[in-house]
Amino acid sequence: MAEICSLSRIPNPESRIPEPAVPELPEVEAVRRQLRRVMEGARIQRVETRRADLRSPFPSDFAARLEGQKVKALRRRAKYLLADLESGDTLLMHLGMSGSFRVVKGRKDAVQGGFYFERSRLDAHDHVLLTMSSGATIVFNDPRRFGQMDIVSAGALDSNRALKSLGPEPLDRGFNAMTLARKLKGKKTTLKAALSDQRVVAGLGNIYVCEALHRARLSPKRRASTLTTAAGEPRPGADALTEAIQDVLKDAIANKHRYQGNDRFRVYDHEGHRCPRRGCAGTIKRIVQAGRSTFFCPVCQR
DNA sequence: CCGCGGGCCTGAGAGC
DNA sequence: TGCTCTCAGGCCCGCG
Repeated sequence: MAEICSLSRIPNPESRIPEPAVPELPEVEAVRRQLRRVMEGARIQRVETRRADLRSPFPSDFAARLEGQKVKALRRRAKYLLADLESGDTLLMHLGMSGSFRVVKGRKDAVQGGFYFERSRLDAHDHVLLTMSSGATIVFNDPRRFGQMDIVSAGALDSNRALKSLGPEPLDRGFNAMTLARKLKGKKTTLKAALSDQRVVAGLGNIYVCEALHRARLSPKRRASTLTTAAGEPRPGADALTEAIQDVLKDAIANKHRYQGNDRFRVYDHEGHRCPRRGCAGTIKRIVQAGRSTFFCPVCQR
């Protein structure tokens, strides 16, 4: 029957492996790499929204502007996926907290010559269906509905509310200690809050902020501006943080295809565990900053 | 302009 | 077993 493969969930044959955490940059990038195979170069044949909104309402002409369009490229910016269409429009997608895609390969209908799709396999949280010219249907599922889908007109990408204030892409060439230092300059908040701010660095969330700070041996409670001079030049620690951010993200992307179990993170959700740093005898502590959990080692993170 | 806190949302897990 | 409660965090908005 119809074949299903999940694009953001790690294959889960035993159905007791914990769900992967909230999608941040590496997870979104992994989704992009899978999804581009079915989207790039293909035409969107039919669009169905099964409710009127996710976090915000779908545009009233959502289906009309997508149907018949060929997808030129599927890009990522921060935690957003951007499907560039031939019309010049861009389909903007965000996974929110619980969003995921899966691809259901349609079965050839011998009688009518088209493809059919088994609707019995849909569940209550399958909100958007994109049937491609190949016959594959891309299903967007999002129980919490913190996700987003929108269409941005040609030329309006730079001025789009969601995109315009995003900070630098940490994995872009050109992202370095100077870039980071300039963004942290004068910030009175903590490093945790600053790195969680998409205007400072794009794509980090609660998990990878904790991981990067641990790797850089920097305390999440430290004032962000202490990594820069008054002029915005990097100070000691800025280099380590830059490298830690990039390493944490690259490692996560590289390991996405593999089952990682509970060792995926070194400090996130590891309260009470021994600090994984060699030679450190500390214990991972959990505190709350800006209403969110922070996990860190008070001994080696300063 | 900046930073903080509250709100949205549902499923998982704890506790009774 | 089943109910109720709390927690999780993406982004946004309003307040001071």
